[in-house]
Amino acid sequence: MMSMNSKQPFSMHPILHEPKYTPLHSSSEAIRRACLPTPSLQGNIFAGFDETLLQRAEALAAVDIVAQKSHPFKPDATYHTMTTMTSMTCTPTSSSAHLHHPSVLTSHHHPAHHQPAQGLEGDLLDHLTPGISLGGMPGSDVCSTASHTAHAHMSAINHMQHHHHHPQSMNMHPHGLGSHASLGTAGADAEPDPRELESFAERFKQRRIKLGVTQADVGAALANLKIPGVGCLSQSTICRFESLTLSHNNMVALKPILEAWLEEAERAQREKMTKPELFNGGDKKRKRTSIAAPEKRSLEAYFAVQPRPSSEKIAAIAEKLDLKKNVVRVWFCNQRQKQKRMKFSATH
DNA sequence: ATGCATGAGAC
DNA sequence: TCTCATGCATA
Repeated sequence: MMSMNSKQPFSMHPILHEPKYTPLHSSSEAIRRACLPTPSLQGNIFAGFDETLLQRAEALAAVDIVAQKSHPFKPDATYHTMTTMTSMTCTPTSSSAHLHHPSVLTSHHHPAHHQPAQGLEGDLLDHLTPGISLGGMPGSDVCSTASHTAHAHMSAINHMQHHHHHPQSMNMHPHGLGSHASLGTAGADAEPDPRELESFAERFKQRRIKLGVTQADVGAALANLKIPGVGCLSQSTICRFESLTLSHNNMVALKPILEAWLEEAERAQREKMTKPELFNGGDKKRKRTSIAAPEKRSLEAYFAVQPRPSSEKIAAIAEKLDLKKNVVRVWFCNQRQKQKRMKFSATH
């Protein structure tokens, strides 16, 4: 059992909630896939296959480029520096610590706009929204990427049973982590109400700020809660939670945890908390690959035509764009995730 | 606040 | 190999 893998400061033991929502995934995936491949249509497109497709997409991308004014900046360097030496902290890499729970994906349908090349322009333009809003709030805290470096990622979130079904709904088993109320209405969590989540996220942020704590601090502090199966989370995740840019399942799973932290934090503050936390400087070096705008546009063009290219197509695309195949593959994965992301506001 | 990446688990 | 939850690095 406890091999020497787990060297976490916190005693987080493997979660108990074993994923067993099986049928869900399979069915949802099956459905999704079933809807996707329009044999006739795609077969047609891919008849000419890669070349036709790629050329088409590229051509569109090119047009797009012309139509677009250049960006003020955009360092396009595709560096890659992987230092696979994540030393201590919270056993990030490979370990029994991870427990992402599968969470049933809430496949909120997504017609998958796999249109033939005709509808491309529209889709493309649609995808072209840079939408970057940097405006940070100087002064307060906001994104302070300082402090803490110790993160253990794992999550074991207990899920909820949000049963808001869609045409192809799938549900999941609430089956919590051991000591968890089961059955339909758990008092603490499990609320299919998206509005509740929304308001909670908002209040959470407000109260967090009021406490003078950064998102990063919250993430790191979660480990102190010593909730079984719950370690720390990153600033990214906290941020995404607050901005509702996580999947519904993820939001629901995280809510009780963050709620617990919030109460604890406010309680601590009330009693004049004075616990100096120790942070250890960390040494990490992962470099992020940066895909240049032109390449990105091409990828978007390809994506519009086929969101799920085969390995071969990915390879072809990678070669044409002079990117590593894996980079392209991951890009598509992330694109799909984004497209699917649950923006409650959008649907509710 | 987000883009690209990793990894576990389902398929 | 894909999805999903997360994270690091960065704009």
